[in-house]
Amino acid sequence: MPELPEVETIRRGLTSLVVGKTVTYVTVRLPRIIRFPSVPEFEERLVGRTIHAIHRRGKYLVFDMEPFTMISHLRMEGQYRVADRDEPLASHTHVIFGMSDGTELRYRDVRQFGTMDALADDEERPSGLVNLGPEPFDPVLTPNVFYTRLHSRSAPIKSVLLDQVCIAGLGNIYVDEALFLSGIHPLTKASRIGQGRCELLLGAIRNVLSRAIEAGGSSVRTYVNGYGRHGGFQMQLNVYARQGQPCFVCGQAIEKIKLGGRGTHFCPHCQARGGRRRNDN
DNA sequence: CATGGGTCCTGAGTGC
DNA sequence: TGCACTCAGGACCCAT
Repeated sequence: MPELPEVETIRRGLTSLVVGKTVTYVTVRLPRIIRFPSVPEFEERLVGRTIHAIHRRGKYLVFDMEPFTMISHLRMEGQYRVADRDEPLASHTHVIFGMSDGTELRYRDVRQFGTMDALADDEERPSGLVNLGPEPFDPVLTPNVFYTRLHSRSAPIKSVLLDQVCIAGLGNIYVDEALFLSGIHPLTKASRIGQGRCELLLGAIRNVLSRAIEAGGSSVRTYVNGYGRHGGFQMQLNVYARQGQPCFVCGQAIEKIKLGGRGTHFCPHCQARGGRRRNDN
């Protein structure tokens, strides 16, 4: 489940691996991956283009292939790998970009949830990208701005943080981790969180994301970066997938509940409902 | 408009 | 051993 740290790690790897290379052919083996335009037009638009840069916005990879932009979302299990043309295809390889140097950029996605769009400058971005909230590290996202964004929402804080319109890039793992670090129960209504705790929460989000990027992301299920390597941050997770195991801070068993259809992990002591701080005893 | 539930998909895991 | 079933979840769609 690539979230911001995983997508950023992939972006950095792919930047070294394919920026400056020119696409000589595109093969789409699973049409459903391509959202816009049609598959033939997608292929036609990108052949002959050079990958000038790869950016990230939220969990989207944005390939600058002037005069087109290729926008790729990995969803649950999308992976990019660079391989020599004559290497056998891994299973579930759905899109192949042939490169001028004899290599291929290959997109693999067991769950088939990922999407790609090839857009001209004047074409509308996918709605998910247009409506994306601020980047977690953007300086315009001050504690006060963050507080205002949360204060208008009555849903549980976990659901609001997963909403990419509120803040971009967070997924199930890092939301649970950030809420643990800030001592907030995931069911707490977003509007009930005061300014001080919002500032704490924003700090926790930035802290966990930056440490995860430094560790190359978390490999909880199937995530690998552009070099096929696993991340290391799963070793530092405090609550995610640790249900039944003792909290590293207080020793109580981590609980798992279902919230909005998502597995939600928290420490019932450090994240007590009603806002007790994690260091209170 | 905000919210919550269903949907897509396949492989791993579980229980009988 | 085999089979049916459940689970994993990001973004989108839709009903309320």
